[in-house]
Amino acid sequence: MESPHFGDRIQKEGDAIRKLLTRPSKTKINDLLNNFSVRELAADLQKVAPTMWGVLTSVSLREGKSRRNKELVFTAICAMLSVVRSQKANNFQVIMGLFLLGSGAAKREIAVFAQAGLSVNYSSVIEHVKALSEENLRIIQQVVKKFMCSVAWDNINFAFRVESQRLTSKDHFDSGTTSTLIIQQDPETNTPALHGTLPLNMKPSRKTTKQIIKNHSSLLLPPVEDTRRLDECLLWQLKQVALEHKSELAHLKIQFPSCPSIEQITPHVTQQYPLPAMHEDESSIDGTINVYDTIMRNLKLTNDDMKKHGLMFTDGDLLTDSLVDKVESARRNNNEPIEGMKASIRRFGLFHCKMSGARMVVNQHWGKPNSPWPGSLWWEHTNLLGRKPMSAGWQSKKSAPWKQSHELLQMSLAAHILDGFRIHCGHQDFDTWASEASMEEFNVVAEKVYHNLFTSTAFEKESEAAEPDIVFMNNILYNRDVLYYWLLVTSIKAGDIGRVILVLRVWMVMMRAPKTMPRYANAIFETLGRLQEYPEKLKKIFLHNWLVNLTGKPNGFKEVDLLQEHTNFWIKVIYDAKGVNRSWEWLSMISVCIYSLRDAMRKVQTSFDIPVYGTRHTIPDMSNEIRRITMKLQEEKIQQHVSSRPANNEVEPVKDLLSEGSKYANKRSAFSKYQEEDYMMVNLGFQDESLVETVDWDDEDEGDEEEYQLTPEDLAMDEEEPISMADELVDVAISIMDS
DNA sequence: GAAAAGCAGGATATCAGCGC
DNA sequence: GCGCTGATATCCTGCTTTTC
Repeated sequence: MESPHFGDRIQKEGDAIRKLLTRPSKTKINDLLNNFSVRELAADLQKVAPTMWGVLTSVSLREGKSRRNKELVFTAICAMLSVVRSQKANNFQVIMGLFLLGSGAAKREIAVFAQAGLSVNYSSVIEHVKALSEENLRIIQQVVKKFMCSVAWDNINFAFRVESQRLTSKDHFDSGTTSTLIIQQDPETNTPALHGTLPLNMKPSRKTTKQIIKNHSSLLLPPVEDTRRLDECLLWQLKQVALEHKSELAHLKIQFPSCPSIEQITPHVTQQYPLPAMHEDESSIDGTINVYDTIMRNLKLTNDDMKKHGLMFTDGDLLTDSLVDKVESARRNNNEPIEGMKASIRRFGLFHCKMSGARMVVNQHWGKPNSPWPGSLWWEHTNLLGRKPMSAGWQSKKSAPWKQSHELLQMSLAAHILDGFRIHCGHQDFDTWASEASMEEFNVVAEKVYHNLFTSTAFEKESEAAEPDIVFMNNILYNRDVLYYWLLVTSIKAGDIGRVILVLRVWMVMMRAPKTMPRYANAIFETLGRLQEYPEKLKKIFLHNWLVNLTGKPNGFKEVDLLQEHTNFWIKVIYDAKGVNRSWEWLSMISVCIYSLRDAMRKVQTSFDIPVYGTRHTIPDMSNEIRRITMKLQEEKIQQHVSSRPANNEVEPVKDLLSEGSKYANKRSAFSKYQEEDYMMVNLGFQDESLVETVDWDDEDEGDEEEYQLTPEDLAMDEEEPISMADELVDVAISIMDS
């Protein structure tokens, strides 16, 4: 150790460390972020500075084992030393600075870390973020010049909470819009679609205010083939749930085939780029026009560029969709691709649609709260499971929360299916049967369960019985409806857009039942109607990009609007932390970087062995809940015909959404919004009043006008997003604002 | 020796809290 | 309702350090 060359050697090593942590001038922040790895850095440091490392090891040596990961500390020490030697040898500190900013650290915290040598100075962090923002914007502008993209946008609200209200300072909302650019995949080649894939003339021109949908009957009457395939999928879904939740059937799992595929999206990693947020409220026609213009400006797209690019999908929730429709309608005589919206193809978000579907099922089958009689979702939710009260039912003013609804449906469906198997397995002891059943036996029983408990036919059969059992009938309807929902959920995850469409076709009718959700019914109808008009190629790309997949894994598909909601969530985390001085300029700068910042945060956290996913998103075991429901179902004989059941005098029969909805669909005026108006042409004299259709299917203005506000809980249902971490960040952000 | 990167400190803005 | 204070943040400027 005490050799005369020691000082020399250690100085050389110091220089080597400096080189290791220095980057060439004008290095892209993105590259720096992507190439950063503490593990690699530790290995490199040991290689170039063995003496230094040896010193550190000796200094910290003690008897017994330390729990601390020494490598991490040594790496940090070396990085701190290097920045003392040369302030530009700060690769490590820059990453840490971005991490701190992304975590919502205040200026003074960053300043402390900067002085300690763990981070760069606050002003440098800001400069780097700005550089990053510009880099990302450049990238986006290049991407949109080459690939065929879609834009998604959604409203974002910031609540400004004022602690002491004054005339000039009250709680208020600031509405803005965030948007994302998404590269579209060409299903033919399974590569990103290039410019000109869908020329502008593929979009049928619009000549009237209303979006005209031709051939209503083919939409409303699904082909027999489709009905048969939907049946197959539903039956598969029923079997799958049974296998998943009955451990005695586990031996059959290996032989169990995957769901019949209707139209599968080939797994691929979807590239997405957040665009600058804008202080522009989309929720008016003017607002939507401004939003669209701003997006185009940010993308630096001109009309000529758009002609080269071809058609561009616009994704968003129902509100966005209907607003874009109105703009399209108003500007139908303008032939420019951008101003006349000639390039945009609307696509409504399936996530919001899925949530509505869950709400529809829960509301319809919620039953009468506080009713002593068994056999409703309220009974299962509140009475059996003692879950936190939630408001549901069509009468309820508040929308049922999606996460809770979804969970309830999941548990309840499993219980109903298992109880069905118990009834129809033809064996005294269900467990024994299950552990011995062969695949053939399982299939036979599954068919019985399906046909006796899960179909409209079963419902009709019971209703025609001499003495119909209302509780049983309600139960069959519920079973049928919840199975549709669950099939949609699994199909979205699996990325089989064909199956999604099959369910949507059913929902389109169901959501048309009086007092439900006509707007979604209209949206589905209109979208499917447009789809059947589109050229084959456009239709295919439309469908195959309706879902995105961030990981490229087979079961990793999700809805585009969910993506946008996640972006909004992250923007809020990072933005809220900035406290009083937040501005929309700042926000539009930071919003382009949010995924870069998030990646930096993940990287730093994983590097330092801090689990990113918090309590690793495991779905808590629900078998106890399922067991409790099955027991009660069995006890109360809910899923069997019971003649003169006492409850039947009290329980209201649930309306059949499907047949109620069909009544509407069978009307001549069905979806008249999308029919050509031919009745104003000739006056054939006065119509006999009795012939005039009297039922007023009051369209737009009823139903759920107010939009359901997503909660962090809803977003946390997504397994890929470490929202639990974000939750902590929000807390930090709030504490900063409060302090 | 020029250009780039880093940093400190002043200028400026915003807002809550407080007293009048 | 106004003006002051204190706290916090960003922006701007000019200086220093570093690198090629």
